[in-house]
Amino acid sequence: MIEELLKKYNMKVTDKRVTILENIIKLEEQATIKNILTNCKGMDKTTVYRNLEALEASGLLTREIDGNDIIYLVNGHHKHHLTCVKCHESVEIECPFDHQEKVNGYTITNHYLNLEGVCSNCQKK
Amino acid sequence: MIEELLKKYNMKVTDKRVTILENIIKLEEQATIKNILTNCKGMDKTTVYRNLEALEASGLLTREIDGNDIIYLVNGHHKHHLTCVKCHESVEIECPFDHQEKVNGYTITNHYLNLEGVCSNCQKK
DNA sequence: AATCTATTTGCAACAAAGTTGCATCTAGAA
DNA sequence: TTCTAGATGCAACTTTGTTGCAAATAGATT
Repeated sequence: MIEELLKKYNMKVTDKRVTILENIIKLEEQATIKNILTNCKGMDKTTVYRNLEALEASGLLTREIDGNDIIYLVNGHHKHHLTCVKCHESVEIECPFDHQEKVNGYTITNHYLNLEGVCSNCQKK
Repeated sequence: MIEELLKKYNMKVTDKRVTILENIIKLEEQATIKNILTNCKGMDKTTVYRNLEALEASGLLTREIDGNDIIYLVNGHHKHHLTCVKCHESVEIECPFDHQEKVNGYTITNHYLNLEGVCSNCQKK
């Protein structure tokens, strides 16, 4: 539930914030700024921008390049892909990381990982 | 050499293109659009934008989110960073992967990995 | 090396994206 | 219920990115 999620990240629960998150979740992998703004009709764009920034700073949201766009994802809802550089066939891979980890004094909140390679079919050719 | 690189990706060799790539290489991990534009003084921004797009489409350049910014990299020339989601301070981390690895039948040729977290300073606040 | 043509470039005008300051409002603590 | 740090809207603004078009040029062709 979104209210729980906000509390977990020490964010005040406001109507706008809930709406923004609902839309990001609804949009799934299409949560570009443009789409988020369109879906948050009646809300000032300043509010949207400031909340996306705050939610990202809190660690609740993450930002990722997906093809041509930047998309927002609820933390952890991303996937890892392994893509063939020749035929562009892509498979999802398991996450090899433990989120509780500490590195260089940083408490890890998120990570981006994508692999590229040559798939077995293309190796035969 | 940059001329070779352009030819390898079937791109015409022009002064502007060479300058843009020189700057991206020089800027290393700071090749944001802003920095690229600043370093390509005297060149029209339209030219820069159009070339970045063309070079990315050709596969010569890749785009990656690094902390707060989007950076351009010559294909494969990336490093791994751990960035604070609050203050955006960034440190380089060691590569945890073995390039010779095989995953799901793919021979791995390249990978993108960046971590996010909260740095020790921001944890205190 | 002169010619040709698809591509590239600069310019100017424009449109979209994102920011700032400030007054008002409100979630959640006291 | 009151109080206050943080959230919101608004308007004006800056920055970032796009488009159409004329001029220039890389590199292929003869």
